[in-house]
Amino acid sequence: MSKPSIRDVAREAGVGVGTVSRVLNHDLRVSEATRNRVAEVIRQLGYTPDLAARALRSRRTNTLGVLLPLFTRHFYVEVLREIEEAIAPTPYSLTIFSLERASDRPQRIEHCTSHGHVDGMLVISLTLTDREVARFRSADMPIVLLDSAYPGVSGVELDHLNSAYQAVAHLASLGHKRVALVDRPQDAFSPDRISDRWHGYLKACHDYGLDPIPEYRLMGEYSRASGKSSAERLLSLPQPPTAIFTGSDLQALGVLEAARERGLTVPDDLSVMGYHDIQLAEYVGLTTVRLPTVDLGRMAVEMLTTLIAERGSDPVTRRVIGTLVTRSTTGPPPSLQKHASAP
Amino acid sequence: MSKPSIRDVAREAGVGVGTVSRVLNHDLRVSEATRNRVAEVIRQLGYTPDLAARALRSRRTNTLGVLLPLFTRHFYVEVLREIEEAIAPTPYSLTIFSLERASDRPQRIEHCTSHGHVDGMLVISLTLTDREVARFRSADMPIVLLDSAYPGVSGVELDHLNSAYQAVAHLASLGHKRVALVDRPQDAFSPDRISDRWHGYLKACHDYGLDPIPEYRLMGEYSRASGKSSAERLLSLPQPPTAIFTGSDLQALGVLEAARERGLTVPDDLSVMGYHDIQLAEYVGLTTVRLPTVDLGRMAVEMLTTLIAERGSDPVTRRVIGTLVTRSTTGPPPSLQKHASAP
DNA sequence: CTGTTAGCGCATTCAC
DNA sequence: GTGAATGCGCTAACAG
Repeated sequence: MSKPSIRDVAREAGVGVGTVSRVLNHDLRVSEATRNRVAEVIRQLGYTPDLAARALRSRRTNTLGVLLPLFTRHFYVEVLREIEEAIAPTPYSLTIFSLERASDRPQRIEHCTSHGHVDGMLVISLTLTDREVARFRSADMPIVLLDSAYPGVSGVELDHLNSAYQAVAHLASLGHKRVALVDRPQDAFSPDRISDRWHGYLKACHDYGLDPIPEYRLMGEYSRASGKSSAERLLSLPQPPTAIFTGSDLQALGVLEAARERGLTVPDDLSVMGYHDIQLAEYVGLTTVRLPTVDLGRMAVEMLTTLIAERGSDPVTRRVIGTLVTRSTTGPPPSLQKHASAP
Repeated sequence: MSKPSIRDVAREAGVGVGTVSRVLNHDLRVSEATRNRVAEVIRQLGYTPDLAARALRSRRTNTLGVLLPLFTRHFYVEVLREIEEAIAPTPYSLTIFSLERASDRPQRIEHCTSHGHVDGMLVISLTLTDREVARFRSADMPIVLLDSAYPGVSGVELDHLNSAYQAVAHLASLGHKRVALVDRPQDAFSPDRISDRWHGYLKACHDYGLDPIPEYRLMGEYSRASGKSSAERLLSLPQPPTAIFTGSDLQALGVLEAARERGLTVPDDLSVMGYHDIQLAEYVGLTTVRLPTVDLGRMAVEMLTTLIAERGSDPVTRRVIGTLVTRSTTGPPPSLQKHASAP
């Protein structure tokens, strides 16, 4: 026999389909007796409501989407994990839309906004265009931004400026005067992170009286290899930096590698700081800035579910900031170490 | 105005809904002229087909599911990444069902097999019960197993026995006689991985003439902390092992930590091997067994999509094996090093 | 080639 | 409290 429908259940239980539907949806206006009878038949037949039909009728899929660039990046995976965890206790499922190539971004957006897929979308680290926001709006799909912002749209922002500021401030307070910044170039997905970190760097330089030397600012992708080659360039400078702050832990690992190969001791000869605090960072003992993925995930899911429940509600914006995690790759610059070791 | 339906498009274009549907589904039996006209109207109205309605009618959701235990584990995340990559070029979306607690396993299985969710399911590292397989069957949902097996069900198996064998064989050929095995205890999700590795260990011991000493077999969860404490126990033995092979890279990292704290040099005083080859392993220079997540993901997605396309097709089972990745944490045991260094 | 029609399985009126 | 009827938006079968 084929998959039983609500009608089969109704017939078998000697009731109308409406009643079965009410039992299914925990409608209280059903007598105890019939409720039990129906439930029993449901169990016996192994009946499961057809989600597609239900979605068509009720206009809700009980699925949340998450749209993210580059599934490949560590940080996104960790955010994803938090989201999954936050969703677990809810009745929602999670559907993933990954944007690997910038070229198919329009199609993917179109696709994921098609009605009947998800009830709402978590958008991670994507700077949305007006057109895209309009698209979500016309699809009547609530969205919550993670690590980005758009006027009038709910989201959890990451304060990259002040997070980066903390990093540079930490290095400056240790006594460093020559601090380099290695980040990635802007890409189509999220152009403003980079400039935020840059401004945080500048602000800290200003506050602590450091000279932001142009040669100390390098760009490369978020990878160990790229971090390594950037570090090699920096360390070959006539006046090499005494500390290197990178926009990602991965790059910082590359910097550590370069230092090791040059026979430099970290942090005595060179201080190194990463960004994100991916799991690797702890293992390596990397001083870094921890981005609160847990808060990001939890808050965003909560915001999205209430947004779905209360359609009209006003957009809310929350803001979270990274925290300094001091481990063993930062210390005072060589010039100050004699003083430091004399109590 | 509300979201346009296929009827609006039909009216606007002066055709019947059937024609619009044909254009949408790339049915060739439509004249060039009408096709263009309809396409134009679709564009103008910003029409998007309602996926829920389509799913209800066509009985296909164009979504694949992946069911996995413990999203938290590195290895699963990496497999997930490969799956996402393999799915990207297909018209399928990906929905994730994570099984964090064994207790809600029945509900989750019931939930994810409800019709209208996904067209098929990738089941990772779960040893399914008869009941569960029956459930998938009665839901008429094709499944492909990754890293597990069930008679008559398609899947990509991981040959843990021979993978572990390679690890121990590697250590034995280096000259080690005292090789310990640290794995995790069996859990409800996938009881047989552990015994497979154990048998691979035993087989290698037998082939290479090692004594499988009971004290050399320890269990703990897949974490650095657990690996560390296991190593401490082993190294405190009157006759400590000269090599430790762990069932996960994470545990191996813990072993390295323990060794470091004891002032042991790796690999001179102690050889360490991991399992899985997660990204961390490469960074640390850990010798390990690489499990082919790429193949696992690609094969499984391919198998599932063909299974969906050709319903009746016979179950296929493929088998992949780990490969030895020799890095810098393994070497000859202390007793042989004098000979080794003399050419 | 194209228009019309009949449900897919369910939630939701509206009567009773 | 409960049953019967209506249609969500779409595809597929049929008629032209």
